[in-house]
Amino acid sequence: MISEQIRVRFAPSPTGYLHVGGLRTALYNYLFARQNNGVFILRIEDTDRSRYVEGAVENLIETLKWAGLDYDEGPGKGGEYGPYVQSQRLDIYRKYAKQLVEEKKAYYCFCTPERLEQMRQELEQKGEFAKYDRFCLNLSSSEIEQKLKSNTPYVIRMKVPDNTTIKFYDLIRKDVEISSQLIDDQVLIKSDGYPTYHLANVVDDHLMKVTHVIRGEEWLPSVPKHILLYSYFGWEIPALAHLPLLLNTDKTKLSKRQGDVAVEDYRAKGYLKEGLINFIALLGWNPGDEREIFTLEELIQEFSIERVGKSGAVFNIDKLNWINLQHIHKKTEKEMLPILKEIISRSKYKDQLFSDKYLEKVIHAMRERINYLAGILEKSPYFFEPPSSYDPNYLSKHWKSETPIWLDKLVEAFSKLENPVKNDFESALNQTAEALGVGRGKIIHAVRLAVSGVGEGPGLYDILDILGKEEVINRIQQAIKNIKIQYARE
RNA sequence: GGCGCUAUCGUCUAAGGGUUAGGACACCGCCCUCUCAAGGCGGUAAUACGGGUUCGAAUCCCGUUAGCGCUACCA
Repeated sequence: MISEQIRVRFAPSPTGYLHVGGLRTALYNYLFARQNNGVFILRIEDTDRSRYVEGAVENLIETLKWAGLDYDEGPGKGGEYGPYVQSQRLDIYRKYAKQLVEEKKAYYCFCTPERLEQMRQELEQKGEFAKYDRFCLNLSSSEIEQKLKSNTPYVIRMKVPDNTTIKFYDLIRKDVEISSQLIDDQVLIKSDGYPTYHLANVVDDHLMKVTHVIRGEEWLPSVPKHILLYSYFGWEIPALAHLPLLLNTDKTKLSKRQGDVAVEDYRAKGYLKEGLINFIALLGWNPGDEREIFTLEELIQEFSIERVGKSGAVFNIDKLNWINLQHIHKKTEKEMLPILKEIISRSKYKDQLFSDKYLEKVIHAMRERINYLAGILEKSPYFFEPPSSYDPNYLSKHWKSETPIWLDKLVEAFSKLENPVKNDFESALNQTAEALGVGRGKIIHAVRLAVSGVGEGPGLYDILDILGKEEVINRIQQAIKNIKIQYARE
């Protein structure tokens, strides 16, 4: 016997950008599919028209593509079980809802939102669970027909049995049981004709032959509704796995306000997809040994649902930074060049021209000093424009009254160099220091300040080599002038 | 409020009856060094609380507490 092919899906709703929590859900689904030679489906759950955001689907697909999580079936890709956008499947949901109504497993409800609101308030005041009171459960068929004919707005609700306990097994949480007493007669079809998540999800998972439902923990409490639906339809229930939540530093559910949650924001900062994926994979899963750095391929090999944890994980940016650096270590300058160029094209330096060779040298000099590519612009703007100010602390420590005299000598020495490279700058500086009878360290710090304006960064000779003779001399002369002015003001 | 899920260093986690409770990030110190990083070495730091079961509990059971999730014609 050949066992059934594994099919999983990532089913986001297009409400804007892809959330990092969503990326993790997508990743785990992807890993599970790939390691089992299964199928990874992308399904768009756009059944809430009020929350629909223009362009969100394209954005979602683009971001998934960037992350390297390519899907086998879905919008723009096709597949046997499409369409993969729920708003294009309305007839299907209506058909199944009708079927349930005919079998008395669901019923029309004509209650107005106002009545429901009032009912809830009353129940809440009495301290009772605010559950639909089944006002419309026993309407006569003639009543129903009449209301339907007069176009009274309606929803279709599923009928939930009164007193059963629903037990199910979750791959991550093991045995869970919930009493049906607490389950409301869930709306399946809304008055606008669109299905709710619960109906659409169950119908689609069945029709698309999904074998494993891997999704966020926030869905755990509604599993009984889904199980009821599966049994009403007489369908097999897929395996379930509810992933722990991603949290803010203060342990609340990960949200905007407390930092970036959109995958595209990390991308824009120049985090490597390898770094983000690696970090996110480790939020709730570990290989069982002490390895931490993984490529996507390695994750496919190593991942297992059994090793996914149960408790929420804080999204810790420090760890992301470290993991991303580990992946920067593995990249060549050439590989990172397009990312840097992209960042520059969105920066204030976008109109300046920098050669690929120049930028590769900058990456080489900065790669150990950053955690993401945009860090190059943040930490070493001096590779893109002359310093506009000089760090006061560094200045007071390393800029003495004799400094301008030494630097004049140095400029003189540098001027004589022809097409100097790193070593030429170094020996010229050494010779000048010796001739002056000054420790070379003193000159080095002053030059660093003059050319970069700050007291940190790559080795000085690397900076000089990148900037080139003309620029170096200009900046030193500029600094002598500017810093004199600064002194004069004080 | 009700229901559910969860609980090991600050954070991510390992250990699933017997370990000095391990690793990683962060933090601190030292080395390296023209600065800042990177790298190397070392250090501080945890089983939420209370009861059981057991020769022995982070681990099994019960309770408490806390956090989070759900309780919509949102997903």
